[in-house]
Amino acid sequence: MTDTPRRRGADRTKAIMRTTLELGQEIGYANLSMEAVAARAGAGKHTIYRRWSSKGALLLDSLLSLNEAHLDYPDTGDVVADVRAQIYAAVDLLAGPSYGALFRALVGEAQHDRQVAVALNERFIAPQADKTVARLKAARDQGQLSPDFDLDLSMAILSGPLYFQLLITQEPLTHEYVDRVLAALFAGMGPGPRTRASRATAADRRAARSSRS
Amino acid sequence: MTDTPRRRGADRTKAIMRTTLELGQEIGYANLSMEAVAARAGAGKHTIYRRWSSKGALLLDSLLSLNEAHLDYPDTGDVVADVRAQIYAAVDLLAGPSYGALFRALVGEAQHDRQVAVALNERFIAPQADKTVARLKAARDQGQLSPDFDLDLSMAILSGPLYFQLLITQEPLTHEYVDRVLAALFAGMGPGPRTRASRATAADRRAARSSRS
DNA sequence: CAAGTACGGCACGTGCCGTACCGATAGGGT
DNA sequence: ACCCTATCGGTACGGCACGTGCCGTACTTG
Repeated sequence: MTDTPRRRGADRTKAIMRTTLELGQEIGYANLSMEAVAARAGAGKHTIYRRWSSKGALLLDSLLSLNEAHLDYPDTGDVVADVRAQIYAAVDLLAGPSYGALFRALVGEAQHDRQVAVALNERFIAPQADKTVARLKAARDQGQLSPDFDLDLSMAILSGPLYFQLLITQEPLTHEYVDRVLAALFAGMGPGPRTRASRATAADRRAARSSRS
Repeated sequence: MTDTPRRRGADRTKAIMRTTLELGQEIGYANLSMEAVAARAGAGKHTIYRRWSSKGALLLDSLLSLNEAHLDYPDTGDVVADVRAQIYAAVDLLAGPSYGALFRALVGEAQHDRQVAVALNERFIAPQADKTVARLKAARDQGQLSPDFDLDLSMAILSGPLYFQLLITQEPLTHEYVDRVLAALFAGMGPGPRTRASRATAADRRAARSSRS
């Protein structure tokens, strides 16, 4: 049967992905070679190429294997708190000191390799976007969000500034930065006056700014 | 004199950069080799390496040589119109069909090569951010922007969603998409009611959505 | 005209790619 | 308990592009 068609295979798969993350952290993705992964993992190159068609595909699988928790949204009834909590978790996992550089390298690889780009979207970005839309839709129905807000843009607007910080300026992606972005987005750029809720949000932001200086 | 210290040199520099863009468009940056650029340009490899230390540095200079217009902001008095016009120009230049793929490759290279990342920020991102902050600051002083808006975040919040679309989902970056993002950002995510101006913005967005279906 | 220099072309050694072949071995089917 | 087959680690291979060094040439400068 095909129940356990390759018990050896599953072991080797995990070992190779683990080695990829280890070695990638040590020497960086740019210096990472398939031969080095094979040597460190005690595997033949053919064993790797049988599973992954490219270095990018290997990195994608290796990084997504960390995502077992699936970064789900909580639902405490407070949409701002829930969004913030989910983004904290995502930022800590993929922009933290351990895997941040490798995740950046993965996005970089997606600019050269269309297969990686498609797989990254289908297996990570799209599911995250779906969860974001679902949580925000519930909030909008409860009056916690502007009824005019375009939910289709929510992933781009919420995550875009964070990816900008991660990929372009490449400065640290702290919780404090996430807080400032969320405050600005919920308040909006347009001139006031806003409702009580948004003025409170702006006040929070000012407090956060003064506390960091 | 050093007026024209190396007329040969300047000619070769421009020819090599032009060849880089041409060949990069034809076969893609990933398949682009220094040897191919040298052969097409009729140059020796040494001539290229004397000017640029890596393929990424060569691409950076080649792409930024297109940016002679410097993508300055207009100032018509209407901040939304001015921001929109500037973003249109930037999107048309760097996310259009001719150079979009190469610009994506440049950002991808910045994930592997720290020198490219630093140079990209210093020579392109930071100047753009400065111009954005200056234009928005004037608008805020004129009451066209929320007095609480955090100007330091303006580049990330305005450009982040666009870079997300360009680098992550890799879907077309149309003017219509820019319009929707701007409308959402100026209106804000938080619950209403907003002032007359922001309600009009939201109405514009709804009209744009219905017209594209 | 002489000195200096950037140039194109070529060759070289290195590193990694992706494939092919090898003998060894572990599991499943009977 | 046995063989059979697929996968395994290891090694060798051709190919490609890298980055450097050298050579003879042509142009600029003074």
